[in-house]
Amino acid sequence: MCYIKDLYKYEGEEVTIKGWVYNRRSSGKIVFLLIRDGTGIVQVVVSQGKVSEDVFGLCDTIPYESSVIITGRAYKDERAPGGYELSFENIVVVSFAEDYPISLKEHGIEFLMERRHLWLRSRKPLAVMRIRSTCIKAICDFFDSKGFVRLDAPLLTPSACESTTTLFEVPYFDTKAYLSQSGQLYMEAGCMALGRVYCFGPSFRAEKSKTRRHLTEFWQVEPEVAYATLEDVMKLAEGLVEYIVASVLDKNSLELEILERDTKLLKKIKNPFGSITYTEAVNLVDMDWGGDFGAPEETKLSNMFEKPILVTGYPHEIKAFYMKRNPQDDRIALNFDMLAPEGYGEIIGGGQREDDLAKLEERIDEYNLPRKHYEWYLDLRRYGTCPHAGFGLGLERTVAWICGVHHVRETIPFPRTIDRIYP
RNA sequence: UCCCCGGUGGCUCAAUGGUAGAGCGGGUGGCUGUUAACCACUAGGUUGGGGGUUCGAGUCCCUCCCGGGGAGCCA
Repeated sequence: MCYIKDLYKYEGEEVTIKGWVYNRRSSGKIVFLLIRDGTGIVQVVVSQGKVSEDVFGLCDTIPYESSVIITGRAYKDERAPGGYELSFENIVVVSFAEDYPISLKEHGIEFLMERRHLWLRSRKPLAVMRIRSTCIKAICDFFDSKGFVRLDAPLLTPSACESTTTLFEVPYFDTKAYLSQSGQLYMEAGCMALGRVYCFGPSFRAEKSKTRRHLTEFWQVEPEVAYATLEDVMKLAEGLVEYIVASVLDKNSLELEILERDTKLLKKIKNPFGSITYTEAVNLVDMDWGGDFGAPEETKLSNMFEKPILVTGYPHEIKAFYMKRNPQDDRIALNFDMLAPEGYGEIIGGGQREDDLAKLEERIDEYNLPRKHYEWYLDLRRYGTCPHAGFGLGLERTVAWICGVHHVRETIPFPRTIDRIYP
């Protein structure tokens, strides 16, 4: 048993691969079987005369995606896609597939999404999923190397973290619970216990968004650091993104090639990224001070820079209640967003948290939030409060940018959107 | 929720208001090195549902359903 990605180690030897029929071509007395096994695709050459008529006929007609165990001799050949191929010795058909609906030709997105469970087997989704996996590992390695403790937040929560209108409600015995839209408040508790913590998992938002940047279930990583300022976590965010991109460039060159990603642009992603204030950004895109950037403005901003750009100091009205305000200018928050280049837009949002009990109580009232649900959170200001800051990075948006795919739905195995919860 | 676009064989798409077609996929046959192989033949359709205009509707009108793109909101 050998994986296709390791074939080069077995040149001249007889090997057995277990996989599926990806494609097949024949030309009279020779059949080419393309077999995939999850690690790669290899071409198997079956010559008439070397095998029985029955076996030759079987190879010539076996349906796509049938599961097969093939034995053959590995050798190098310039003509083979991938550089190595197998000269056929034996085949065991584990299962004959029915007519496979997904061809190598074009399909519409609806057709593919309806068959996401099968579409995952295709070249492009495979490449994206491998890169997603690399990103996840890079994120964990990065925080681990910095001495962070992974402290996962609950997914069932008693109340809103941010706005109450975007929560999925679920029955919880005799009461109601909500699916978490962010682990941040819990990370604030965590950093007061462990100093530097992060959580990594799914978040849920019942936003009725229909855009290429939105999913109702998405993954985010949320670090939170005690005694950190806005500047500290901005540096942390830059380091994280630089590390993720470098990891993908290092481990996934083949996948980036399959995706036809221009790696020259990714190779430029080095610290420092650079930052501008909200006010400067507003002037750059020619809009009025006070509002949040719409998608067109965000895309415009994101296209102005080769590297991700950090935008700081938004008006506090358009940010969450827990954001600390700038002591020099009460109108603006001590926050930042990181916008990815090439039009991909916001991948990170974060900032310094309000650490003063009285001010936080005031904000909770201002935002009309139910005080009793936040008593535990206010405790963090009663018992040893200190400056602290953190951020959240959206995994799917980051993967979409790195892969150069247009829509975030292609960067998660089974996307959940406003009008799709199947398969 | 709002705006725009679309729904035709299994798939991707054609078709001035006038005989519903092509490529791919399926089937059959051919071809000893194919690269989304190619060539020939062949099967396959209540044009999303309902209503209307018309001698005649895939095409025009109304309505509903479904999908796509975008907005708002956000990671």
